[in-house]
Parts: sequence; structure tokens; C-alpha cells
Amino acid sequence: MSKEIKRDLPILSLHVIMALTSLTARQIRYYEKKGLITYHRSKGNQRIFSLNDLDELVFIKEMLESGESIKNIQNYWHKHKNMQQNLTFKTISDQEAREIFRDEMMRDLEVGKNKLD
DNA sequence: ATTCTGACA
DNA sequence: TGTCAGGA
Repeated sequence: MSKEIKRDLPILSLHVIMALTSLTARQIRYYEKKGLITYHRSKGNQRIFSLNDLDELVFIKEMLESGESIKNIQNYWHKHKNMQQNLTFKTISDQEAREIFRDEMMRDLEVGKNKLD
């Protein structure tokens, strides 16, 4: 048996995600509608979250709190997916990708601030 | 008991 | 974003 945790397994309830991220149900659903993230669904159409979803939501939350726009986060996310497709020889984890893009966005934010100064 | 979607006094 | 309705 693998020692790795199955981070893709959809097992967490909305209630748990709310407690873990301090986001409201409204926000968690809104980010999905805006195309920032996709969740699994139960047979009763209820959202079921994986640990990766949890990480992604925390990532989105941090970016928004940094002043990043929804559209900007979308763009970076698309770049993330394209990068994963192109990296046939090297596998990059979702966590690593988020760190890379967080740094990238933070840098862009700094550039924007300098322009405003 | 919980969550879902749509809508807005 | 909050919140309420009406249904699953």
C-alpha cells in the first residue's frame, strides 16, 4: 500500500471545508461558478471536496486577499494547466504549481504597486 | 439535517 | 456577499 495520501479523493463536506478555510458557502460556490475550480458531486448533487480542492481554495483565498482579481487567477490557472500538459518529462505537483504561481502573482502585484507610486 | 440553485426587499 | 425561498 502506498504511503502517499490520496489527495484527489473527494471525501470532505462543504461544512468541513468552510471550517478549514474560513470561507462562506456562498464564496466556495461562487469561485466554482466563475470557473476558478471544479468540485466532485455526490449522487444528491452535493459538492464533495478533496484535499487538493482544499489546497486550491486556500490558494484562491490567499490570492484574492493579496488583491488579485478573479480574472487574473483564472489566467494563471490556465497557464498552470498548459504547463502540466507540456511537461511530459517532468511531473509537477499541484502544490508546487501553486507555489510557483503565487510567487509569480506576488511579483506582478509588486510591479503594479510600483506603477501606482 | 444539509446542501443546492436562483434571485434580490 | 449576505440571505431567503423552495426543492432534493
